[in-house]
Amino acid sequence: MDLVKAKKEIEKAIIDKELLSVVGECYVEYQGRAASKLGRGSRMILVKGDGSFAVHQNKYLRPVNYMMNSSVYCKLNIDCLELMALKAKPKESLKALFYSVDFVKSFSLTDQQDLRLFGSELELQKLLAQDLEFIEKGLKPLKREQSLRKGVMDIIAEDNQGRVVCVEVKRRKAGLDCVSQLHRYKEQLKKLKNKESRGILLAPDITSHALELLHNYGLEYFKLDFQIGNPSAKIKGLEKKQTKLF
Amino acid sequence: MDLVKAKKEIEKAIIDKELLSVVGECYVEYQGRAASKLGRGSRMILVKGDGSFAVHQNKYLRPVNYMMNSSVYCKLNIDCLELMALKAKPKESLKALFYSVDFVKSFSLTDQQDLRLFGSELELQKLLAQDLEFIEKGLKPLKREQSLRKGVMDIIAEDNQGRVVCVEVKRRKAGLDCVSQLHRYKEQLKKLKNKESRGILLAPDITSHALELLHNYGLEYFKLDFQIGNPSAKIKGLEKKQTKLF
DNA sequence: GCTGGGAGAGGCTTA
DNA sequence: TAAGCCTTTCCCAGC
Repeated sequence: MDLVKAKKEIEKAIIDKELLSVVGECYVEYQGRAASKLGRGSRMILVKGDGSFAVHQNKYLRPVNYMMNSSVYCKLNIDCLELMALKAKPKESLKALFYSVDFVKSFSLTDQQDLRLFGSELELQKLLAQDLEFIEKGLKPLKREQSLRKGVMDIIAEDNQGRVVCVEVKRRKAGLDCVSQLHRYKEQLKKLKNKESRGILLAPDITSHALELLHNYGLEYFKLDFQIGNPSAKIKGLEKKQTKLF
Repeated sequence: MDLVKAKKEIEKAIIDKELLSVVGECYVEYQGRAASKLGRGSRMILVKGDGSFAVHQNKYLRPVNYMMNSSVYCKLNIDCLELMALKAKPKESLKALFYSVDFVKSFSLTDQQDLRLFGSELELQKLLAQDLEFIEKGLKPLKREQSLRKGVMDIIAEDNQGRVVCVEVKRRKAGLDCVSQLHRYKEQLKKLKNKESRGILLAPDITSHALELLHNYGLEYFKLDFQIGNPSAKIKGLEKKQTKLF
């Protein structure tokens, strides 16, 4: 395909912010937070209306090279067509040099729809906050998703001895990071309210190291058995697996 | 475009393991680790030779729906063409129902090349490990990427007073999570070696809250200003921004 | 080869 | 804009 003609089609697509697909033999170079080179080969480049730029090989879900929120330019060199994505902060550039173009086409994709995802963590939180007695008798929710100086807590509650309790909900197996997160929350809460606090982690599972760390921090873990339903998650049961250290 | 003809082209592409691009009005449904629905709209679906299946809207880098390593099937229904990706373990299904197909094309992308990446975190580590004196006089590397019971530390070193030091390198702005991570490492090291330990965070930047937490934990932060060179990364300078508490 | 586990990057959301 | 954090993740190490 003629490179001059390809350039025209590409530029029109960029101006109209259409989905652009370019297939051909190209060499790709990236400079920015890292640097990379991709030798010549046949690939598809997808450019989207919001400036997403992706180089796709015929394998893997993810593009081999990419840039988001970029400004895209097209330039004709002596022996190749240069398709380039630039970003200012941080300074990054992704250049594709096409030595031959097999295919260019742009699509006007009218699509108002957003994905509706079910069984998310937010849904779980809402369900749980409705009835914390599930976890422990006398546990009363104070505020859901209370915003503190650092981070956002899932649920804040009060137990029947008047202690303040932060509850962190995870929909997947909890790792070390989750325990550290809960620990930070608990410490904040302790300072803020100036009294003893507890931290409860609710998750379908936990890694062994995470459980050990949780012990050391004096936190509590409850196994939360839920089912991903449609349109809303359903909490199946709660199992007290490990209580506070001593 | 005729749905029957589209089906033929799609099936040929799947058998030949070519890169397949289908554009049209479709409804998408996912069931698996989570569940989602995407109402009717105009999108591009990319199917790759390795079974990667991606639904792209004209925005964002990542597909709105996807599945990797799937088996792809195509079926003609009464009013639509069904393009489906299935996986057995874990059991997942992604269905796209095309009510109209604007475009179908498959590409035979011959591409032997792999990406050559420079300036990765590993290279940074190697450079740093070669010369830790950069950070502080008398700092000697012991082991790089020492595998501990929990997590992997970037660099372990010894300072001129014989204290063991763990150095954590980050390529982007460090947040609360990085500080918690380093704190865990430091505590492990302390237990393991049974002596005083230090923790040093090297990153191009740090959030204010993270810096505060770092203080509380008695950790140290150094601003690392690195330049991505080619073919190897070069450390431009190191700025002692904040030292240990006191 | 499978799986457990840690680390990380894109994109969302709130302040 | 900045910061935190969630995820249909990804990769490595160990079995």
